Parts: sequence; structure tokens; C-alpha cells
Amino acid sequence: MAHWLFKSEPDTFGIDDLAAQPHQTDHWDGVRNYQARNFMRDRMSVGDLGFFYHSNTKEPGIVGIVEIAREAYADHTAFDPEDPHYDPKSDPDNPRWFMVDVKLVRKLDRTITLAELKERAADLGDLPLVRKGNRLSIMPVSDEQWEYILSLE
DNA sequence: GCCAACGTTGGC
DNA sequence: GCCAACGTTGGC
Repeated sequence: MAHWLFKSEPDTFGIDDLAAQPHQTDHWDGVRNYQARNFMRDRMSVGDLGFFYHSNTKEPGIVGIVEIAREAYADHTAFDPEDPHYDPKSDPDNPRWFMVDVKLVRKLDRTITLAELKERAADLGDLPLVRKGNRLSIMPVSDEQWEYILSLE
């Protein structure tokens, strides 16, 4: 089973928004980065676990755990001219962008902040999150990194 | 609000 | 194919 990290801005879609969905499940739409797309499309399986990370907020950090509930399928928001993530180059017959469904497993007892993860960057090896200038919105987390980060909770 | 880092676009 | 210009991300 693989592990992942999903970034989202809580002002747009935070963990409490996911918690409010039916079955605490929603699709992860709006990814418009090829590397992040490829992780979803090619490597995510139902049952994989991921961290839910709040970005672009007062205290950025990991706030919860989600589970992949559906494998990648076409991101329909790319087909909607009214949608902020509209991409005319994505064709319904040959979609460019994909999304998975994620289900909330639980919220963490506390936020594991980016600041403390950065303090421990030496222990987190190649985790893109703690590297300068990183903008990747979906990234793989190794088993070791996963356990280590959870142990901080 | 600022701005560094990054990915994408498009002219050549 | 190169690379400057541009738009976006996201920490601070």
C-alpha cells in the first residue's frame, strides 16, 4: 500500500469541508500539474492512505488522514467553461486531467506543522514538502516517512 | 501583501 | 530546441 500527501487551501477546500460531505468522501478535482496527475492516474490504488495538508494558510501543516476511495477518472471540471479549472485542451474523449475520490479516515489530534517538519527535514530525506520552493500538490510519502510523521502526532 | 521558486507558453 | 516572459503557488 502506498502513501501520499494531498495539499489543499483550507479557504477553498479544507478538511472540515471533506468531513461535511456525504460519506465524508469527495473527488479531488482541480489538479493541473502533470507530475501530480501522473501520481493519481498511474500509481494510486483504492485503500492507499494520504495525509491531508493545509497550504497557504496561517499555520500550514498536516491535519488529517484520507483513504483513496476510487481510482483515477476524468476530472470533469476541466470540461466546464464556467469552472475556474477549465482547460479547453482536455477533451472528454481523451481527458488530460484526472481525479481520485478520497474519504476522510480521521482528523489528527493536532496539526503537524510545516515548521516542525522542516526542523526535522534531515529525518525526512527526499520528501518534497520540506524542500525549498516546492510546489508539488500531490506527492508520494514513503512508508518510513509516513510512520515518522505520524509518530509526531 | 511581498516575493522567490517553479511550470508553462510561445516567439524565434 | 532555447529561453524570456508570464502566471501561479505558497511560505512568510
